[in-house]
Formats: sequence, C-alpha cells, structure tokens
Amino acid sequence: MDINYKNKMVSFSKIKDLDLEETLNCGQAFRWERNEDNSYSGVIDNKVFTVYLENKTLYVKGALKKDISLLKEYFDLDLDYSKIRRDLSKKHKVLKEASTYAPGIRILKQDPFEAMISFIISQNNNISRIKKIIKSLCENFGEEIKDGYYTFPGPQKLASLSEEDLSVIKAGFRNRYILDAAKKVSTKEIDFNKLSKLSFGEAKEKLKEIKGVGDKVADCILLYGMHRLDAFPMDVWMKRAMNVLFDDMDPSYFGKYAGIAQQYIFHYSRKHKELFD
DNA sequence: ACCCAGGAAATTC
DNA sequence: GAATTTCATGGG
Repeated sequence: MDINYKNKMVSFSKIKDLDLEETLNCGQAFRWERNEDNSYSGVIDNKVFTVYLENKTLYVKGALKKDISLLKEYFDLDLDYSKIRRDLSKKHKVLKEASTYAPGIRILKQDPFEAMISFIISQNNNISRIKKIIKSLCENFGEEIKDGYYTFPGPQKLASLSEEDLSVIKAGFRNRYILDAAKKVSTKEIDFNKLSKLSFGEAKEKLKEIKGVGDKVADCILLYGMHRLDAFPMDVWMKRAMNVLFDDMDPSYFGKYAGIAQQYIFHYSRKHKELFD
C-alpha cells in the first residue's frame, strides 16, 4: 500500500477487499451517509471525513497527514482479508458463498463508547430506526463539527442527563440503559483500556454488568468497538442463519476470525430473506 | 391493523 | 433453571 498526502486529502493505493457500501452499510456502523457521487461522509474521532474508492485507491477528503494512522486503523487496512476469506471458504460451502457474495466487507474499528451506545439502542429495533435514534442523539447532545455533522456525545455528557432529557430521542425503554452505560464509563467503572487487557470472556462479563448489555450487545461492543475479531454476535438473523444454513454449529467452529465470518453471514442472510421463509 | 425489529430484564412456570 | 412475557417506538 502506498500512501499519499496533499491538501487535506489522503489516499491509499493498492486497496484490496474493500467496498464502501458493503462495509459502511452492512449493519455495523450507523452514521455514514452516501453522497450523490457514491462517496460517503461520516465522523471518525470527532472529525468529518468524506471517503471514496476509485481504481483500488481510497481517497479521504478532510484528512491531515496525522490522520493517516487513524484511518488505517478505522478501515483495518493492514489485515489481509483475502487470506481470511480463503481460509473461511475452505471451512464450509455456505461460508464460501457468503464471503464471495460481499468480499468488500471489512470490520471497522469504531469508537468503543459509540459502539456501546449504538448497540444498546439496536436491541429489539430495526436498522432504519436505529439510525434515526442515533442521529437524534448526536444532534441533541453532541457538538456540531461543521455542516450538520456532529460528534457522538461522550460519556460525561450523557451521564449528566436525566431520562426525561433523553426522551427526545425516542429510544423508549433503552433510555435508562444508555444512562447506566454512560455512568459506568464516565466513572471508569467500565474502562475500555483495562478491558482490552482482559481475556475475551472476562471483558464480556464486565460489559454485561451494564443494564441492557447482554451476550449479543457485549459481542457487538467487543467486535465493532474493540476489534476483538473472535466475537460472534448472535442476533435474530444469525440465529436463523445458524439454524437453517449451518445446522446449529457452535460459533467456535469459525475460529480466530469468527467475527468476520459472522459479518459475511449476517449480510448475506439479510440480502437473501427468501432462504428463511 | 398487523407483525417485526442486529435483545435483555422481569416474571412465571 | 428454563420458558415466557414485557418493554417503547415506528418500519414495512
């Protein structure tokens, strides 16, 4: 990969295994917006970026030289997804089908607190409404960066709110879960730096101390916010897929990169609803 | 009007 | 302990 920088534009050449639509709109992140020219605008680390992909080059508008490592990390550009897809494809026929269907999916490394709150909101909810609630949360309680783009409100800010304050985002019964998470993070009772040093099981149990965080949401926080690629979130789609397509196999079957396998299967299943009639 | 949604807590069996 | 119900809101 060659990296170039000029005039608030970073570009990464020789990009493989990345499709922006598949990656930014496959249910792992909720804030990216597609523009008319098929670029995408969103917020990483409280900064607005516009990304687009052309001739295997990823262009990032709004980026300074010092943002390069941030962007590489966010899009997971140092991991060889081709090799992972090859290995997963050898394991199971359906996994080969699913990973070939959307080979441009990558697991983003999102901000852990944003991932935590986003997936608390996701429970018993549909993706389009999840996006609306998160947008409202940012517009009401984040800070405007520019042009209608907002920061995701931090733990201190959210912890200072009452349930009534928060009721404007229409998250319903999830409001008190959001506040409990914000309080535990703002007081460092839950500390992402410490969690990252724990074993997978220990980190997961700690996350489940938050009201409204169970197995599935904890797995999502670990996978999308902390880049623990062995996490395997089991939502309604994955349960259906495991039951119908994988004969109820144990998630450990998928190995070290189970979380990536999970994302291929989740996306494939949502795009092939007829498999589950 | 109806059923469902990237679930988890509360209640009941 | 395992199975069922409830939770708030709106998408389709």
